[in-house]
Amino acid sequence: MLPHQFFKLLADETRVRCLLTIAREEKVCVAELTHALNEGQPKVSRHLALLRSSGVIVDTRQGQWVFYRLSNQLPGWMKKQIRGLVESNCLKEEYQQDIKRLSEMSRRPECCL
Amino acid sequence: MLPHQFFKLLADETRVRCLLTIAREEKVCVAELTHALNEGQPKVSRHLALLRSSGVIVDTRQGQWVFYRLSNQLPGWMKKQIRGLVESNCLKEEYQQDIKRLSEMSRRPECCL
DNA sequence: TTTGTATATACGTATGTCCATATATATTAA
DNA sequence: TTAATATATATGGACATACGTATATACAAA
Repeated sequence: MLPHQFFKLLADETRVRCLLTIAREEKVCVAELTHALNEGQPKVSRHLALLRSSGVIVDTRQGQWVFYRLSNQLPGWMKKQIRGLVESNCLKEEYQQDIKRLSEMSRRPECCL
Repeated sequence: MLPHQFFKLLADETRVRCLLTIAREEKVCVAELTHALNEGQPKVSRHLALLRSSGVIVDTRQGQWVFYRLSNQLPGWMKKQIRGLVESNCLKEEYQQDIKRLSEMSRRPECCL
């Protein structure tokens, strides 16, 4: 994947927040994401589908839930960009709420894979 | 600027190539860019205008030429992303031609600022 | 079965993006 | 002044994207 194609994936706020949450949590299901981002399910699902069809994330169904995680086949430069984004403190304010909402979510589904 | 807004700027191949060239060369004028990228002048100019109006690059007119360079007011995370991109070897093949064409350009305007 | 929950997709619409061509502006040279 | 060069912008059309709502699919429990 060329850089601009990767950046196009990150050119949408919902996708950035999805990716940041997935990268931080290692493994999250759609319900957790919609709760963390406080967005509608179809919206989240649609953006996940884009990230998935580009090979950046992969999905694993486990019973009723579908868990997403980063692909472990990502090229180095892409991992680096994602890591940089997660670590950067430009997000200190911006997406703290996502983390907070997720941590406060009750009965989070557990992934036993 | 929020991450997804920055990534939107990088979601176009022409803009990525402009930014990479500018970051590498420190200072380049439009004629050099159109030559390096082998693209039409209005096209390059339009994309530069986008990068400029977002504050990522700044322009300096010097006589007949307008030189562009990275803004020196960029937040750390943004500089880090750009640096990562320039250094990454995902570009080994892809945009070598841009560098080659620029180095082979005859009578490159010089910036004495 | 039926019901409920989780997730994905389809549809129509509104908005945005990119391009090529043409033209406008700015500067220099004659 | 006029002509030439460098750069910027305007226009209109083709195409892409994102959204909300509705619906489809997949699984689990009863």
